[in-house]
Amino acid sequence: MTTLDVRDTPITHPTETISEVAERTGVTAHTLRYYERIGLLDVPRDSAGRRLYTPDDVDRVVFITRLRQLDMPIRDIQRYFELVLAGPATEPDRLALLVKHRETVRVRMEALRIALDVVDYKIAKYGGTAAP
Amino acid sequence: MTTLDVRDTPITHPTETISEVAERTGVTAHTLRYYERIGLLDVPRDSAGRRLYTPDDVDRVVFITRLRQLDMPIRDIQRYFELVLAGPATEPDRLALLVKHRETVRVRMEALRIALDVVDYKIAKYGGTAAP
DNA sequence: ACTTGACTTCGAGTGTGCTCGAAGTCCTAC
DNA sequence: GTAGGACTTCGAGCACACTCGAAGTCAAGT
Repeated sequence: MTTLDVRDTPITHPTETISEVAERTGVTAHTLRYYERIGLLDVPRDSAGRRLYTPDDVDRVVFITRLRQLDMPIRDIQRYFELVLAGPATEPDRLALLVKHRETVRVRMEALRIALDVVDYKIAKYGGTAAP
Repeated sequence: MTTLDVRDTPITHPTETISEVAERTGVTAHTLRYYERIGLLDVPRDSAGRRLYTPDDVDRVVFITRLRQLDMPIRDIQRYFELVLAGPATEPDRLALLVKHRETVRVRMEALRIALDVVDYKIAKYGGTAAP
């Protein structure tokens, strides 16, 4: 890298501290460390041992939060990133994992819709005590 | 009640044992006892101390399962049946509780839909590792 | 009479996903 | 040089909703 290469000095800071990531993603610093502990992340450190999240790390955090919003079990998310670590050959497996969970979510949403209809009905004809 | 009142001898058995209720509702006997312990049910007993669920009790179990399917916290369900116990004057409160949770569920479903869209997108253009 | 099996109470244990606190380190500003 | 604050690791603790097991009771069938 020479001083002529402007990309060597990007305008935005290339990495973020744990508190910055916590703020931006809504995931607490405690939880970010927890995720790392259980193998969902592998964040590089500065010379003092502090975490410096790269954009990819942050992207991964965001992706994890999506999967958690979909109630994907931590175990499955671990499995997913084990596959990522194992290389591109595992892409079909990863895809299958996502597709399988998507189906789980679809089923779940349908169950919610049905139970919601029942409660809607209860609300509509309110006056009851326990009847469905 | 006289012997002339046919409703004194209904054709179907008027009550069910815990195992029958478990089978019919899909809630385990262990969980049914748990629900009773925490005040969601108050099931009468036979002379030997065994639970005999009335149709109303069974209806209530079914209603509880609906609320649980909607992820209503046990605490709120307890509150609901405390209100039932407190008499008809609490109906507006009960209704409010149900309506509030319905809104919670709606919000939840919307969040699911959004997160699902994100994962759908990820699935569609699969090849990624962590990007959202 | 005795076995069988479903029931009873009670307290303790489990799994999931965080959440927290203690004790220590390290840079920055004064 | 020292105070402040953000960071570090580690292990323990928590909330929730069950889930289970031990020890005992009871009624019906053979």
